[in-house]
Amino acid sequence: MAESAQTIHAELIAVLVAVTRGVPRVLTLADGSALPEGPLEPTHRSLQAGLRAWVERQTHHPLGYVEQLYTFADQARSAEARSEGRSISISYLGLTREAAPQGAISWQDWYRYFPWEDRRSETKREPTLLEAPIRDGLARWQGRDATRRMRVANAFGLDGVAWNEELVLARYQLLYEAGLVHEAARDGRAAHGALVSGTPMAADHRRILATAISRLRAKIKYRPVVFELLAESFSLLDLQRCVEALAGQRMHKSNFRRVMEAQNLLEETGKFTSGPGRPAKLFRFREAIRAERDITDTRLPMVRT
Amino acid sequence: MAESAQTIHAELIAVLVAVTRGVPRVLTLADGSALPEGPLEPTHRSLQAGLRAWVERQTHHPLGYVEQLYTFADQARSAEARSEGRSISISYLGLTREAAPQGAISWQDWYRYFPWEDRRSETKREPTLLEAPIRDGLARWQGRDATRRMRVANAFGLDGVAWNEELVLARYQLLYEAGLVHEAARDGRAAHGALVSGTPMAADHRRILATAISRLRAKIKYRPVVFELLAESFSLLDLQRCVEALAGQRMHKSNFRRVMEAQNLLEETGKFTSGPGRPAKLFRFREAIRAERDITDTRLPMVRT
DNA sequence: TTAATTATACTCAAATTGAGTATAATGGAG
DNA sequence: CTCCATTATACTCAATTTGAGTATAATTAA
Repeated sequence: MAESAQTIHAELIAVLVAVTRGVPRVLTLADGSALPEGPLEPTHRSLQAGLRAWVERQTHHPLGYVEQLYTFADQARSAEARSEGRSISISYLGLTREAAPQGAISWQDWYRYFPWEDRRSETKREPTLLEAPIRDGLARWQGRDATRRMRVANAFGLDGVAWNEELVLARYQLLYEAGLVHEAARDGRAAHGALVSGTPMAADHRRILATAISRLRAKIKYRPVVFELLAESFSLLDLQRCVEALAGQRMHKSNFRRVMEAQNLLEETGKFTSGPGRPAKLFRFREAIRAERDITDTRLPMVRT
Repeated sequence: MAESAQTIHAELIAVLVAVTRGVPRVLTLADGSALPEGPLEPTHRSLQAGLRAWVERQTHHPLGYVEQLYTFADQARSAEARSEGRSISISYLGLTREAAPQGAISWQDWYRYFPWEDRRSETKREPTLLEAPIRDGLARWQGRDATRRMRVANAFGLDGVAWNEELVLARYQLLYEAGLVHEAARDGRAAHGALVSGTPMAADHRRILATAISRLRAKIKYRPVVFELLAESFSLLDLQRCVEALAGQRMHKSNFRRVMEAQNLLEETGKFTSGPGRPAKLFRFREAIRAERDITDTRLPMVRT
């Protein structure tokens, strides 16, 4: 590569996730239309440190788990970027607990942006149906193209393929390519039908959010990170509801329990819940697990429908 | 985040991998002591496009699969960076086939940098032993610290924990923290014993390589990316050897075969190998799989020892 | 022709997974 | 106080997947 100096502007962009009463939420600006972002400051020792400091200043809440998502640098990303030189955006996923939002910041149900990703209401006799704009729009877009047909079938679980909850980004990407989401129309793509439901976001923020959800859905299956989203002590059902909220799928209760017990991640607090029904044991995550969270494996049993 | 303009320099850094005759290789500069890197040029439309163009110009070989690894921006990353403003490095993993290197470029066996990661010679009666500097150095470093002991046991498969081939980065990181690799000494860390064997690299290149290996070892289990490393047609044993080279572990032959056949990723070419022993059927990856490579799942059976 | 070598086809037991039933312990309605 | 709705927890069982190994087939080289 030839040597070439150029001014580059670097931004951090954060997807902060919390789960409150069964709803997975994401921190947003401007009435839910954008993710929080800001320039990388010279005082920051590292990217991660910069993000942590900034988030904690904004939300007054500690940031548990942080993971880098993706770095974007497309030249056409925004008009200003083009005129004043390249801009690099480094996106992060952060897990936290919901705190009272300040100013223009608000927590939004992430399924507001991806209604088709929430399949928790599915039952055996009533399999989830994709809404008409998705079905028809994709059908029109794929036409007789074998590769497109296969991409659609795999991403959306059609033609005998099972639904894979991790393919959030692949699904959004397809809807974008088919011109079925608002952002595609905004970016001047030909539409193949009516727009699907789901709130759009500024720039490529909805794509970044899709990336974050994909990553998190994959992560919870093999790394114990959920506890960053839960209270200090919780029942097994609390834990299951939290995982289901993230995965967008219901799980089999006794099997979930069996797996969690086999993994030895939890310890009993000795206390119990109260409320309707038999009281449930309260658990906490073992201290060693918190320290070891990058190494230990976790698994989750899904329900196959 | 407060507004603050500053000059930032962005670099791309590539981990290019090929597998030749059972040896996983990585493209290096300067006699194997550094990974190829170069500044991001203004002409590049996107990061990925920039990397592709640059690599193909250097190696005269098409770059099959490309995946972003990680973006680093630690201020202390190098002395020049500190003096002339912040530098951001965006690292990539690329899969290709080995071509004749030009100039200062050379292909190196990646186990040269991580000898402890190659366990292919292990047999049931002769489990792999960690070399003395690793065992003793880590033992000295962990002392009686419970968290350290657990990290070591999990990462290196001690105390009844199984070896997990994906933890390449965690292992390198531990050796670095314990002051047992050359880079740690260079960065002024206290040593806890003799240095372990394995060639050091410039700056944090060995860490980046460890990240790449971790990612690739995880990836081959659920995404059909290996074919980017293989010739157009290959026998099942070729495929198995390639996967084993990456994973650093031997696999069970008939089970490997069973899994590969069940996944329907391959199709017979109708041709056969010649050479010693019974001729093997030659396969190729199904065309649809190449198109679908980001979506379909793959699984691999390992040998448990 | 035989031995060495590699491929391929089966078999079998152990472990894991998906799904469901039975029983226990609460609070609230009557 | 009793019954019922509700939730927790403990088991059971079959299907599938996985780990490991054996038997047989088709080559080349000696």
